[in-house]
Amino acid sequence: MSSSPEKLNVHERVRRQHASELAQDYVEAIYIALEEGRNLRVADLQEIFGVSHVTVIRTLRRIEEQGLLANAKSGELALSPEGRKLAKLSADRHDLLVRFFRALGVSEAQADADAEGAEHHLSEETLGAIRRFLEKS
Amino acid sequence: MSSSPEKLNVHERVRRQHASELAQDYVEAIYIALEEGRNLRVADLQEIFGVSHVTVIRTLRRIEEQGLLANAKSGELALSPEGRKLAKLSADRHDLLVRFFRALGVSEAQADADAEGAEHHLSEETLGAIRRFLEKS
DNA sequence: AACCCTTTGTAGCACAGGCTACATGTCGAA
DNA sequence: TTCGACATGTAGCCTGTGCTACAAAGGGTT
Ligand SMILES: [Mn+2]
Ligand SMILES: [Mn+2]
Ligand SMILES: [Mn+2]
Ligand SMILES: [Mn+2]
Repeated sequence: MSSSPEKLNVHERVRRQHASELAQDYVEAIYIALEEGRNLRVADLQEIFGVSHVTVIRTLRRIEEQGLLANAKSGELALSPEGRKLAKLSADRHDLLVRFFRALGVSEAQADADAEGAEHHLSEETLGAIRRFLEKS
Repeated sequence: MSSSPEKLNVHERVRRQHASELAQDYVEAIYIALEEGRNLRVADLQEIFGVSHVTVIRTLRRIEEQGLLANAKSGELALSPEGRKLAKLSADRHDLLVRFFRALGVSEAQADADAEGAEHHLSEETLGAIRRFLEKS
């Protein structure tokens, strides 16, 4: 029996969500920059995430090992197909949450800040409920 | 000027939330057990969080160093006043989120699971908006 | 008393993700 | 072409949070 995905404890699920969080936020940041025609460097990510450039470099290496980056011209960052897919999903979720909080009356800046953390913790079921709420509101 | 709390970058704020997350979840678990008359042991926390007993012991030591535990009879766990205060706040936030997700049509189990992660990332502004939503719904 | 089982604690390891200090690379101005 | 500034990379440290393997403590049963 049970081809089920291991039936995780609630807290184990949260830990797993945290383990994939940085990768999602990085590819999302890269994706958005590329969409806007900017092509960003280590220094930009350092600014965005508020960490040292060393931390950025090492994190990039990890997500590269996960197959999320494509090798572009030296000094440039590019996403692999999987990276782009993950980035789109992440960006969509982020936007959905911001719109949701805005609809509840939260200010733009705070909606964005809260979405940044919460976006990694919501199930498809809850995201679906949020979409329905936004449609009929 | 500026007695302000440092004006954190969005991602720095998320990192800070994560740093206090375990402590909140632990005191919440202890609090709830004590409320219900059970007094729980290391083995129970091991079960609740899905980690080894070693990890539980070390985490308990850290949150004790943060002044959240009171020393009770050997082998028993008790909360300091600050620990109890934090636990109440955490439990209330958790309940609020569960009720919120339920109101949106999410199942009990999923609402609880999603709340476990998201509860650490919402500002007072957003929590206020959620309370207002629940009142007038 | 001796033994076993459960619980708790210790020793020591791994990895993620922070950091500073220093080294190297690149590139435009002088 | 040399120099200086800024960007990138490396070495090596720390803490939090996970683990396994082993040690000690406590109670029952015989
Ligand atoms: Mn995020
Ligand atoms: Mn989180
Ligand atoms: Mn939680
Ligand atoms: Mn909780």
